[in-house]
Amino acid sequence: MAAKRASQPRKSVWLTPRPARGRRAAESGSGAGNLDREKIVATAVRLLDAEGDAQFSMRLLAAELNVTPMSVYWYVANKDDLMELALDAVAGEIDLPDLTAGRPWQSDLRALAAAWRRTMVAHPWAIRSYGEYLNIGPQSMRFSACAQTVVARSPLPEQERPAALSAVFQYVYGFTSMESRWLEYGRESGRTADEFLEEVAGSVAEAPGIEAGGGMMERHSGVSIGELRDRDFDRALDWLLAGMCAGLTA
Amino acid sequence: MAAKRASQPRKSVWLTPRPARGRRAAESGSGAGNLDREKIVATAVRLLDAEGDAQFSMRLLAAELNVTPMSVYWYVANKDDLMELALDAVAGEIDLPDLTAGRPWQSDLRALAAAWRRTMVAHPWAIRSYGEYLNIGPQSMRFSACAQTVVARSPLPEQERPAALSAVFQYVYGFTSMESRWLEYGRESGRTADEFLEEVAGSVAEAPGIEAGGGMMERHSGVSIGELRDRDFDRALDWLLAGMCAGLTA
DNA sequence: ACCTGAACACCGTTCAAGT
DNA sequence: ACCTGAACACCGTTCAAGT
Repeated sequence: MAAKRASQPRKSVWLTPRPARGRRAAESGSGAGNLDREKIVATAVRLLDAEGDAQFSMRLLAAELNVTPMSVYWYVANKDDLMELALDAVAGEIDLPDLTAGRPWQSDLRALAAAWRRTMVAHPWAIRSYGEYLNIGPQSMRFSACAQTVVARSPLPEQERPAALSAVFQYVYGFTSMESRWLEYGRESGRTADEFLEEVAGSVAEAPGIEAGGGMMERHSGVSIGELRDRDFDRALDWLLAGMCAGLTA
Repeated sequence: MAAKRASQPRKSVWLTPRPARGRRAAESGSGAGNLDREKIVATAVRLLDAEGDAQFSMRLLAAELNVTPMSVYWYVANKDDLMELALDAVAGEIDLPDLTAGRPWQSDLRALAAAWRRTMVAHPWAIRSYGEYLNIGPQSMRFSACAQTVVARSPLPEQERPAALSAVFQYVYGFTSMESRWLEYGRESGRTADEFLEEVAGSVAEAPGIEAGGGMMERHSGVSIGELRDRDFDRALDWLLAGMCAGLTA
């Protein structure tokens, strides 16, 4: 996607909200065959999950909905808008931690990071879209608001908090991008992710330096790649949080 | 790109090296009009920089080279291969620090991160491709080897080093993805990146939480957005490095 | 108000053919 | 050995027209 050149560049759905049409049919509670934006977005998410974003198209979506391709355009202005809507929909699936449970802010932040990662890995196309769009839909904002509440409870001085949030979530974004790409490679190649990793590592072993795939291909001694990944994920968060707190006492 | 579904899934150029054809013309030193893989890749990089990856196509490339679209396919198997070659070419532009200068390993690691970021921001399409492909070409490996040499000099225990490298570079990847996307938004919208950020921040300010764009839109008091970004980038690396080293004494 | 059909301006890539 | 031309199977999206 990524907005072909146009005289007027595209603006996010959230910045120029299109009327969510098709409400009449939805509200009148008529037959299941009717379209509305919600149904379109839900179907898009399902197809994106099943087919991947490379395979997904407006035409495929329309076929799945048993309508002509152009019918969809009554409800969404274009494919980019639809992708933003789909992305916000999956952002709504992220489990937010219960902030009233009285856990330490670090635990809540970790829970948030883990929940984000889980959701993105469940929808591999979503992490790519996340890098493409503005992510300011209601569900994304719900997540951001929660994250901000969490750091607001930390002892970090107020002017440090945005940087702390960026650091954590930019890391999580980077980690998750790599992770879901490796999982996709595994799926595409028909082998397991572990086997694919072995193969690449093998083809590359003669070179002086490795680290391909963000250094995920070393030290498997009994423990599975998945566990190693989880461990690395937690470890980096340990380091970041330790670094932030170390700054406080200095 | 991202490999349309095929019976045999695509393999990286680097895993199944295609013969770099067209060497005859290149070696015989004949006229400038002749094609070879090097010239094709260089032109692709130039076009990707100038037009963006959304605008770039095999047909556009062929036109720029004054040949028929299909001529290019004599030298590269497909567009994905070409993108991998282009990506490795820009990886060759990354300035590696001089490791014989006797600087502390943290400085070298920071220099490496900064050089990577600089190159990726200079070629905004490259960061997207980086997330898409395997990045195991010779120039990528040169970079990885250097990074591994740097951490090998750190006091980190050997089994921690891959995780440390991943943590740093996954963060840098995440940061740089967001950064170049914001810069693109600015360019696309015709305004400066700062103005665009203001606009989005404005449209979003009524919501309870902000942090859109990775929390880059707060606290500008005199200092430019660019400086703030640089500061946040360094800050997160401070935290990561501090966290790693803190673990050593414990 | 909602949906269709035909068309436009693109893609990447195939295949058989030219020189 | 290298390059072309025509064609295939797609895209997203326009526009005017139907109900």
